[in-house]
Amino acid sequence: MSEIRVRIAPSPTGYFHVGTARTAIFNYLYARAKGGKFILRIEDTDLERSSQEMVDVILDGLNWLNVRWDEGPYHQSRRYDLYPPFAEELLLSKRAYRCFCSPEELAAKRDDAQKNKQTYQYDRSCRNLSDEEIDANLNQGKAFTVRLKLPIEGQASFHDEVLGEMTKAYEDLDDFILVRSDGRPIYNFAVVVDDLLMKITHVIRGNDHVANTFKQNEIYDALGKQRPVYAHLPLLLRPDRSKVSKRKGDKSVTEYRDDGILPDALFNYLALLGWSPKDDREIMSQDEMIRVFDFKGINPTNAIFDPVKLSWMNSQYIMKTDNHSLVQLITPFIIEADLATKYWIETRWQWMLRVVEVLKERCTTLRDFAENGSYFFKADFEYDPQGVQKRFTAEGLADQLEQARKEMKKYYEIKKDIAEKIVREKAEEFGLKPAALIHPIRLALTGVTGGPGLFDIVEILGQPEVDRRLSRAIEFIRNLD
RNA sequence: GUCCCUAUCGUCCAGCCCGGUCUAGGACACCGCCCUUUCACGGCGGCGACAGGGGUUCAAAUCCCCUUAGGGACGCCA
Repeated sequence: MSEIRVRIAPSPTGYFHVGTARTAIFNYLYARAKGGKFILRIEDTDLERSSQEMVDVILDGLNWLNVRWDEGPYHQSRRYDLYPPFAEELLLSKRAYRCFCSPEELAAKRDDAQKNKQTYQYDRSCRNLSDEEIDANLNQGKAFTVRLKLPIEGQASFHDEVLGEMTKAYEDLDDFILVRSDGRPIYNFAVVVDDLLMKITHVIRGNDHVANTFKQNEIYDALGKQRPVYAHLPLLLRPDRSKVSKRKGDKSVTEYRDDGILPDALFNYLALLGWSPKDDREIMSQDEMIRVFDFKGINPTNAIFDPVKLSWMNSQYIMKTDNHSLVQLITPFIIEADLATKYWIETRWQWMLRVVEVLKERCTTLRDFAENGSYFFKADFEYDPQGVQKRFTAEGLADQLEQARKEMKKYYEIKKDIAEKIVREKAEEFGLKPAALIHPIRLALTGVTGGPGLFDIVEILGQPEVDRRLSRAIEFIRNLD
């Protein structure tokens, strides 16, 4: 068998759709699994909507996801002169014909059909024009489109690797347009020519394209070319079961990135939406997936995109990520939250490693590090009101904290075991359970009631800072009533 | 409206092709317990589905038909 070649052909809309990302992932996985090539082609014939920035959104997104293409990006807009010869060929072989119907005429017929609740189909009025009629029209300078001549009866069919055998009666298909009156190709025609020229062997795309597939097959046949293998992927749906879309506010790949989702987590999640390795594995590396990826594992049913499960998967990836990488990854978020500067972080790298270590199993996204761990960077936080009620109101607490503070101040550096020893001894001295001291101290140090183990926090914050924060809290408590 | 496709826990996925091993398995979410200084993590357990109806068969989640529901496609858009 010759080399397997697959492609994605996104149109640059300035928004990198998660569905596009998943299609890319499936193509990529298939190419890698079978030793083939993955080609990127930009479908930018809609000129008003295409700019380099919009193309970059897609390129950046793919790169970020670690989905690497082997060829391209090709730009359809730069390939205009490639299509006419194919149209000529079809005209010459009589597999296509010129249609002189005006857009207005056709629109009127369509409206008419709609009014009478009839299904609209082109009436093929130009299909059997005589050579004389055609010449006459041409001499008059009448504009024409090129339509493909389809069988009137019988069945069109193809095999789909996901959906199985697909059939459609020819009476439900009409002589669709291949070339506009201005000479530019229509999508279906351009796709076939491009795929032919790029020697695409397998077309893996969303199942919203199955109707196009019937048409495209007719073009392959008319051209006398071999059709590719098809695999139509299930679609991604929203929780209300409609298709995910920008208009409804669904998040793009770019937004997930900006929210602190890791690329490997999104890749993993998307790959498993509609595909299964057939065992119970969920967290899988790219290599693992490549090893077992096959069309057999693709489920034909549309799937709902569940951001909650994505979050879970992301937290799994965060826990697996080494601390050094994590510090690098969270740096932009720390800066964005105005907690520290890049320089500040870089000069405190060892310290950052410890912060990340105690936070990582409590964070779902990279952004969470900045949100849940802000007290590591800022001391002027407010105390959580509910926490105050619960943890700052015990009788004699301020004095007890003051004693603990003094004890800690004896140390230039407080390691966690020393901190723990002090707190537990003080608690015993006061006839309290350790928790009665631990919780107020945590609130004093962080402003919140949850988080990493208190003694870790003490060690990371360091003695002078702990002292300052305890003093501040003691004063706060004394002013409570 | 017409055509195409799909149909297993709330959600994702396994089982279906090659009927019996399915009192239907895993994951997310949810609930409970354990671990524990809190929050998490982790562990254990619970809740929870074969859309409905007909066939075929000794036997159907698995095969066939109908109904219903959902999705998609119906442009001189891509």
